[in-house]
Amino acid sequence: MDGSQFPAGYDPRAFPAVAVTVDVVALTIRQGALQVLLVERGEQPYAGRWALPGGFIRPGEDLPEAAARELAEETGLTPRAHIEQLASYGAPERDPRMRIVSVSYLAFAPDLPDPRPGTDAADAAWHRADRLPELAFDHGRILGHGLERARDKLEYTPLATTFVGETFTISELRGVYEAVWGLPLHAGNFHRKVLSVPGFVESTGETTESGGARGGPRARLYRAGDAKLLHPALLRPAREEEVR
Amino acid sequence: MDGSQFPAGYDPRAFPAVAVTVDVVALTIRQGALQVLLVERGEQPYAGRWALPGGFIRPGEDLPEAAARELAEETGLTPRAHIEQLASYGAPERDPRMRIVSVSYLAFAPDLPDPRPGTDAADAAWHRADRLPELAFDHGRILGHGLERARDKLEYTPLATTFVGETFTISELRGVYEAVWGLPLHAGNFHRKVLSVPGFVESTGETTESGGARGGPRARLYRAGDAKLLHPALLRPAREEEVR
DNA sequence: CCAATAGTGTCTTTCAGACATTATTGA
DNA sequence: TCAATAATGTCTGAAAGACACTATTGG
Repeated sequence: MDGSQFPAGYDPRAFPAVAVTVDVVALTIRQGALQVLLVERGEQPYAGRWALPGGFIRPGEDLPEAAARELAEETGLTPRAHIEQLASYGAPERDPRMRIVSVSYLAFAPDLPDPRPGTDAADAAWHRADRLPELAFDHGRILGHGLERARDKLEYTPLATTFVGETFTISELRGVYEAVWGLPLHAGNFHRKVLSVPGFVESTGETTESGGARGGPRARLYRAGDAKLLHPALLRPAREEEVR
Repeated sequence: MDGSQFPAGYDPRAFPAVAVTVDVVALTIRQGALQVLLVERGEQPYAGRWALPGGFIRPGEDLPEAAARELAEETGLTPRAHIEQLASYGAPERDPRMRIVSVSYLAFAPDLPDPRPGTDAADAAWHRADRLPELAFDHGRILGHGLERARDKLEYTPLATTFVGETFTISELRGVYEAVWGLPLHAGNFHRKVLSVPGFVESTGETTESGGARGGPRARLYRAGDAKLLHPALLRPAREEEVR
């Protein structure tokens, strides 16, 4: 009820301060692999360990705004980056210094430039999602949730198109699915499937300048369509282990 | 990065206090309809308006713990209530008194008793989800997200079984889907479909004591199976409006 | 020419949805 | 006897997945 009435002894203004941070799981595709933006901590605790980019919310700043700002501070730009809320974490001991509640965000963007470390970090770099170092705080868990969410959203939203350029080939789009899911997909079936989903992609009428690096015909170019949901969805093969 | 280093002027301990609350969207099914637990505010702002149950997190208390406590304080019990995090809301002006970030939770439970208002609320009651009053703060939006999430989760998880008793008939289960989705479903197809999903329900071998109120054979009784995900999912009819 | 890739066609299986049918109960 | 409901059967169409095939390019 948002502090309608403060039960005796629970006026928040009398509490030890709670701080709120946003932490961003920023994903991109580089060299055909899914990569995550991490910053190296310069101070204690966890000095020298990698962590998610993030920081405290500022007065007057909404949560998504704070997430976009933190991302911009680390990467230099927030071009057509899609950003959405992930989850919040507030275990009392998750930060040894004080009570901190973190609201995490998920960001996707096409092939981003190398990050320039913000003023507060020792270093910043992209890391392959399949070869991650151990992270500070509970950031490993947060990152895990972010990857899971991204994999799910590829199934029923056109999210994959935010990982590619303005125009793209069906093969490039397939490369996104393969990188995020970590699975090889059947080229022919994928192709037919994508074109059959209304509003997923629309043809530009153009083709690539030349064929593939190792031969093959020129591919047609597409741009993202106007669909907000994929119908029918592109389901990845059922993972029996996750069902029970 | 969780306050690794505090950029000049941004030490959170120097900030005007931020308070963190949890707000709970508690759902149950009563009289065949989906209902939401609301409390009537006793104080300003929004005195007399209905709001979601919730309150400030306490020192040493994790977020889900706080949500369970708030729910228990309003309903008297948290029996087999399923509880999961929904989203967080932190717009600077969402509470006129101070900066409050709210972490919302979604709770489902079978036919719960009438709530007894907590010490801090004027009243507490179940409200039909299809006839809601205007709510305090941004709680209308939070509640909307909660309902949306519940409708989605019925599709691919066995969540519906948390709305019924230990054992139940297929018709009762269908009643849950119809109440949450607000749609009539085809009895025969639903029946066959539910039994075809591995691990969704398992037979008890028993039947109801008597037939339906208006006649009909005795129905077989089932209990929840061990599936965590429904495969294949029970998709509700595609809503074209939501696709674009 | 050969290997690689783009794009299409075909077949099988699975599943959703419409509908019919049988059996069992209460009123 | 009649109406309502449980449970099952049948049919059609959509879609996924396996696989084959053609066409076009680079080397």
